[in-house]
Amino acid sequence: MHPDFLDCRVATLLAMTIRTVTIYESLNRPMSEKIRRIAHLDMDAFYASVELLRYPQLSGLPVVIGGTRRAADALIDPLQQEKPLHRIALDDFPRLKDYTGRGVITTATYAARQFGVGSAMGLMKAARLCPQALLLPVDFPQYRKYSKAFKAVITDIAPLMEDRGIDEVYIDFTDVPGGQREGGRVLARLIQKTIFEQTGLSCSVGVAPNKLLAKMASEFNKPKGISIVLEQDLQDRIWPLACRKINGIGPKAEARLQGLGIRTIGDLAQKDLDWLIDHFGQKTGAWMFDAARGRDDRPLVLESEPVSISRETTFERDLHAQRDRAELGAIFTRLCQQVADDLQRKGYVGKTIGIKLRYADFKSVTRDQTLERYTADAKTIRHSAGLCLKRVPLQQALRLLGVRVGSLHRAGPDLQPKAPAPPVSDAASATGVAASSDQLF
DNA sequence: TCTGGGGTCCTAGGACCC
DNA sequence: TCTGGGGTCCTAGGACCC
Repeated sequence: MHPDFLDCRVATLLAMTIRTVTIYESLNRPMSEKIRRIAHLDMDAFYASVELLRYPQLSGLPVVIGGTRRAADALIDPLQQEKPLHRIALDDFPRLKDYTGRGVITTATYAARQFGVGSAMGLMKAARLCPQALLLPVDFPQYRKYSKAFKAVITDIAPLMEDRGIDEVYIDFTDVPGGQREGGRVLARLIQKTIFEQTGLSCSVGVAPNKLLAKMASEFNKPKGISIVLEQDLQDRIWPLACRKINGIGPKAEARLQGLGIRTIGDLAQKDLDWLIDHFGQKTGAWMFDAARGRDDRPLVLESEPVSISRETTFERDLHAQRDRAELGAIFTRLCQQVADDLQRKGYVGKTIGIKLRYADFKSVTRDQTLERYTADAKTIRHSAGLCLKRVPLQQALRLLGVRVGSLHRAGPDLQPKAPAPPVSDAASATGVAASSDQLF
């Protein structure tokens, strides 16, 4: 008998034994010994993958998805002329070099990334780096459809899911059958496989004792990866990572940390609590201290209500408050109408009306105003937003205008005017009428 | 040829009330 | 009259995330 063959048999036997022991242990582990297992699932190149299902002929090519609706509409034309989508010839797809406008890249395929283009880069800049790249407009309704589909697959298997946006979720594996086996790998594999069967899309999963670590773990093996992180993996697998890998540490915090000589999570873990609080404040300092040690006891948020609803738009060219008054006014009214429509469609009313504008130099300001009554009415929003606009300097040219409604409340048949203890303002008492009628009813 | 759009949460100061 | 909390709401800006 060939020795390699023997090795192979021994190895198989050993693997089977280990597996049997693992299964035996998980079957016989009492409920109280269950370990908290939280998964983070992240779709692989979500938008691009959805587009490739539609246009398989683009597979392997440099493709960029992005641009503003307006500018992209002009380019989508060639895509509508023909027969089945998968038969559209490559020459009929719009090219990045033909784009003019202020859009940014939302997603780029790996082939496109080779040229140095990537998310958030301006399309005009990207066009210089990779003019031949194909450009597809962003199609949110389509992505939302796929988003719903993959989330439905998950909740069918594991009901405790936290929605983290269009392509990400957290899942509580702790009490789901298979959720404890191999640290969660068995369940992760089942979910991955079922999502692929049902949608044709792939995803990566990280399973860990909490959300913080699960989020980092899901990035370890992209694409189509599964990573299992246990408490004891902290020093080997988490500490070598850059602090920026912690969800919540962005570019600013990273720069400050680097200024203090802290690059990795391990560096961060060397600092004591008082030092971190001195430098970053009570709350952030204490949070960083825990995060560096892999501690995170946040529960999954299974349902939530929106806090605000807004619409904003960047103009194709900068506009002046006086010179482009008519155009700005029309855009402003349209934004208010859109926000009102969104509120009504989703069944909310709001009390705080706000505007946002961004000047040509990219500096932004906001103004808001809280009304005495909840509203979802376009005219009311337009009036209040108009008052906000008057409180803002308008000498400089504008590049963006936005309208926001906050302090939301679910719209019901009779809770509409549920203003909390309408304050009797000086103006109201001076006129007398408003105050007395409020008291009468 | 710079730099989208839709969100959440935190901070910090001031008003106002107890 | 002076002094001092705490709590809540409102507003503006900013960091961060998807």
